[in-house]
Amino acid sequence: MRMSQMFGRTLREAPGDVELISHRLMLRAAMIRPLGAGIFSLLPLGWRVVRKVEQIIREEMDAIGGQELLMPVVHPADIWRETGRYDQVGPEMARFKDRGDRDMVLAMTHEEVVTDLARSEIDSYRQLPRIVYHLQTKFRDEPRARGGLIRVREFTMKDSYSLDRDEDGLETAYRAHWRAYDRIFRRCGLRFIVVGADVGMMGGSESREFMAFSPNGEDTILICPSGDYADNREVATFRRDSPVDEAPLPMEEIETPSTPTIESLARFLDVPLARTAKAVFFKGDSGRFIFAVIRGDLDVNETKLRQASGELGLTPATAEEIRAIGAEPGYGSPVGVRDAFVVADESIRDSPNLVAGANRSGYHLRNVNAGRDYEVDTFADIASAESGSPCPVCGTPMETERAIEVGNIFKLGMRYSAALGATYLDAEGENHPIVMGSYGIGSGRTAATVVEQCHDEKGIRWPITIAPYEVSLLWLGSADDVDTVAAGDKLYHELTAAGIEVLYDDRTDRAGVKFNDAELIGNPIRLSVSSRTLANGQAELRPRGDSESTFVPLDEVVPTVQSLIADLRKPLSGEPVDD
RNA sequence: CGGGGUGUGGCGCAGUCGGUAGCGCGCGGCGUUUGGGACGCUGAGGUCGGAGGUUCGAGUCCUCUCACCCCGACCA
Repeated sequence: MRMSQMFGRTLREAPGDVELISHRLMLRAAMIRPLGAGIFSLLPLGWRVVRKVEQIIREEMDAIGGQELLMPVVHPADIWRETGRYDQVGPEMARFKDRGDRDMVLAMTHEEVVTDLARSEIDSYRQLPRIVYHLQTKFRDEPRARGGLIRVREFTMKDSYSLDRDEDGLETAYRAHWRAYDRIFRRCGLRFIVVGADVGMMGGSESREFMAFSPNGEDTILICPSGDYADNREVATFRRDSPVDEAPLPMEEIETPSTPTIESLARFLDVPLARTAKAVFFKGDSGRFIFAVIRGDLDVNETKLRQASGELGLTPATAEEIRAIGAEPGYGSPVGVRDAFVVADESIRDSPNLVAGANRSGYHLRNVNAGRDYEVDTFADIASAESGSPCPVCGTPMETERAIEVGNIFKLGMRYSAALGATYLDAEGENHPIVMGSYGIGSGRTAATVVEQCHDEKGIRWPITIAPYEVSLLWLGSADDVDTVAAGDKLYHELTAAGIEVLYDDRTDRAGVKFNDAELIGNPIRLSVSSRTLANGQAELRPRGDSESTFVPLDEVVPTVQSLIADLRKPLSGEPVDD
């Protein structure tokens, strides 16, 4: 590609309010342009990157027996009504009516459609297992789009679906996807970890997330330094303290003026946080009041609380709602409250004689014991693991890392096949729902995440596997210097003829402009020719990010570049590499 | 949806007390320059996000509204 002909130009400055590095760099490098909030066009350079990511995905999906197909973006609402999600899913699903006044939706995922296909195409166990996938547009009207391609409303996702006879088959497909995803993200040059995660709206029995490390990540993961545990914070557990062995003492009310927080209370009474009980109040989507109780040194994890309470969503309760059940903000405890669903963390069961609120401003209760002084509707693990929490496997203090979720794998089971009647006949002639799995990768997000991990102060440093071009070729000097321009053109043709992808900066700009753009765009190899290099019959070769150049005789440029490309590709083959 | 912020030429910004819009980059032309974002001359380009209001007069003040960005509850 000749840069003089390229559509889209680089920007010296990004819009001032752009925060994320991948957003800035992709904007500046002429890869993406915004159309609306969370809606982007991909310019030719960015589209090449995304297509390469998608090609890697295709190769790895095909390698595990995936068959590519294409399902529609616009769905009749009826198919979503059949699984109940038409009403379950909130405003993040775009809905509209067609000219016949029929309800339609924009696809935010494709479980319904693939299951509909399965029920019409599959009748017999002989037709199982199958894996199908597609790369298709999804629209999710996110409450808040942010960060360029990291979190958008319209995006392309590779989603695949496994169809199996039974749980064993699902396990095999799930493992195959796990391995394929490992290879995909390694080939893209990402540093990532696989963690356990919440199953969320998909509903299923098991889920893993592929998390790429990034300080700008929206997720927090807990990692045991000894390597035997890693989970998303939303589900992470930790080794609990042993139960306190102490006989229950009589409960007594004490005056504790101006102690609305656990810290102020512990300081006032000079007791450890772990000897207090903390109350956290939520209103569930079902309308119930959810009263969470946890030891004062721990924090409530909302995802876990949602699971434990069976609510689809939780919002913090207002002061009026808290008083309505007989509690007092800042001095709350479950003692004497009404019309609330009380969820207590395991730490409460294991800790007798805690200090808890008296539901009266300025007062607390000493020696409060769950079960004796108040009823608990359910005990559960609702505690949030934090940096330093002991690993649930080995007890080593865990570390936290921020990460971006680039892929996930789900065991769906029979939820969709049962709802839509996608069944098969087994060898005995009996009907069974197909056992399904669902697996997703955001291709644009993956590309942007690579930028988050691979950049320097000059610009992007693409791994060669997904760089827009393998080589940036520039001639330096004056356009009047016909020898230099001719040498550039000749190299461009030779490299291209050898099957090498070249972005040729044939513009009449000065050297500084060309160097800066080459570094911004971030192709892994830079080749330049000028009257100086030509005087020795050479071209200058410089891998992106290196501070040293090598000079290569003109007739050796093609083989030299070919071998360098091969070297750069080696660690990105998809096989595990030692760090 | 709650909180915060910003809307002025393609991009980045300035615009004081309300007085009829400016700077840098970029873009066109001419000339000089040519290995780390050149320089001179010259030119094009703006209903100041939109609507309403106050005023002799509004980019500036008021009301409403829209868009975008950032922080929180959701997800590839």
